[in-house]
Amino acid sequence: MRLLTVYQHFYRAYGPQHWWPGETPFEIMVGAVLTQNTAWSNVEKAIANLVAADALSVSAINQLSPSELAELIRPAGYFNVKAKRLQNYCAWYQAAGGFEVLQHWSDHDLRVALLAVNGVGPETADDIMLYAFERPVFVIDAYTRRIFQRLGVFTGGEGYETLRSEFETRLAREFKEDLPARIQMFNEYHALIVRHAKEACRTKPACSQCCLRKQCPGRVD
DNA sequence: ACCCAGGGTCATA
DNA sequence: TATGACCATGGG
Repeated sequence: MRLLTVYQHFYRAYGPQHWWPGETPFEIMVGAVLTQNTAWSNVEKAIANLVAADALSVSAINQLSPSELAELIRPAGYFNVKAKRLQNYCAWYQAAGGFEVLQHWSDHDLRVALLAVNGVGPETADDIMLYAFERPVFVIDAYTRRIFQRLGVFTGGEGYETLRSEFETRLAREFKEDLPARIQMFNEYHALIVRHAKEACRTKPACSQCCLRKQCPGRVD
């Protein structure tokens, strides 16, 4: 099955998702950390708190005490852990020279550096790569595994890097447009997977035929 | 009351 | 390499 076919079904069913719901690259980075294993609605509250406290900046996050920052991001859950992770990230980000410098790094070097930050794992790193730095990286999440396992494309036992490599390689081959268009497609595809999962694949694991049933919006024939 | 959400780290075997 | 414990809020 062509991976691009699934994308086309989702796009026709749901339309553009306009991700990432953040105004600036830095806000996207903060959101990527805060949304770890957390509903986005809770992340929105935490970001609103940061904005209200005039603390949605690298310098503010670095200067707040861990407990002060934790209190602001409390609605996002895991607030002590995430306060530390945000400060780890911002310390690295500032030391590296911020967006102006990092935007010139190679895809590989940037990804390796992101993964070296304590608190930034593969999915968070790839959210930042794709949505903040607009690099051609395909984000793998639990929804992606579930949906494509149900479709019989993958077994579910593949590692993160294996899946990412498969999506990137196969989509680059199936999609005939240029790199900027492919990046935009990766952007939309991941957002559509999340949309589809929340909308149509909520019953689990009973929905073993999800995306194959007629009533599924992301049905693939 | 229970389940899970746009994960990651660390200790242990 | 591969599990398991742990982190914690808020909505269904």
